[in-house]
Amino acid sequence: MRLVTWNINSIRARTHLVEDFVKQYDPDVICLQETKAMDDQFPVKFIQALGYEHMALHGMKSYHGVATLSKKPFQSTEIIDWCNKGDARHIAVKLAEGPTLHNFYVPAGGDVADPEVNDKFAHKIQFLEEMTEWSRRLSEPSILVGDLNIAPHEHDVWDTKKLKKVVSHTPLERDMMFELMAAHDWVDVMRDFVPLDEKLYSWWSYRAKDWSAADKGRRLDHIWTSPSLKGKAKAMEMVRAARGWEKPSDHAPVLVDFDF
DNA sequence: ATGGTGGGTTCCCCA
Repeated sequence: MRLVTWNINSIRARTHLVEDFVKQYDPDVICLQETKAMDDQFPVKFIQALGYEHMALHGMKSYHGVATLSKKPFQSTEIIDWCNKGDARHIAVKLAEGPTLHNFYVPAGGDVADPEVNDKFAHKIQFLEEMTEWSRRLSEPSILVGDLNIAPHEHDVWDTKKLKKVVSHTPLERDMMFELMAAHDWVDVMRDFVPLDEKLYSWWSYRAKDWSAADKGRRLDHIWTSPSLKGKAKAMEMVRAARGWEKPSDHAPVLVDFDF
């Protein structure tokens, strides 16, 4: 099974990217975040024409939104309302005779890394706490993917010292992500393929003059599995080229091939 | 210390 996770930054503005990606990589399952479309605005016919008959959509007006698209039917679909806010940051599907696939869009957290003065950062902290408790109770084999908005390791960012106070790489967020991973013994699939002393990013700001030359990236997107699926990932590719396509998302897609 | 770009419920919010 070939799976891709991609923060698409508006599905309606970037159907061309999905089409180009499918032509080149032909994934079986596509997990999108920041779709920014209500379910009745989602380009269902366009996606079906690309070969993805089965869709689990959880959108809302203007912001957030996740979607999981598949060539094969799902056994079931589940939505969790994290932090009781009624936003659209998670959808889970049970894959036919396979694991459950959780597609997440974790809050970005705003600019100031202090929950006392920044409600968005407080929301991010609460979201991570809820994910950690949920991970402790999770028993079935699962895949967890998405834009988790944290770059946990030193070489998940272009300069760990310069980003020490920048939301996404603060010590608190990094520690919370490690605690979250320990809560289910989540396997960091991307880092199983790229050693910790090598730079690995999945996001580059739109604001850089030349994003690729500057290369001030961060690894905000992740692919994790339950420990029982360790070794089932046979290949991984962070498709950096897609960040340079026409009208790109600021995130690159991350691809993984599973041995099932 | 500041501003840079891009999407959407567009003259403001969110990333």
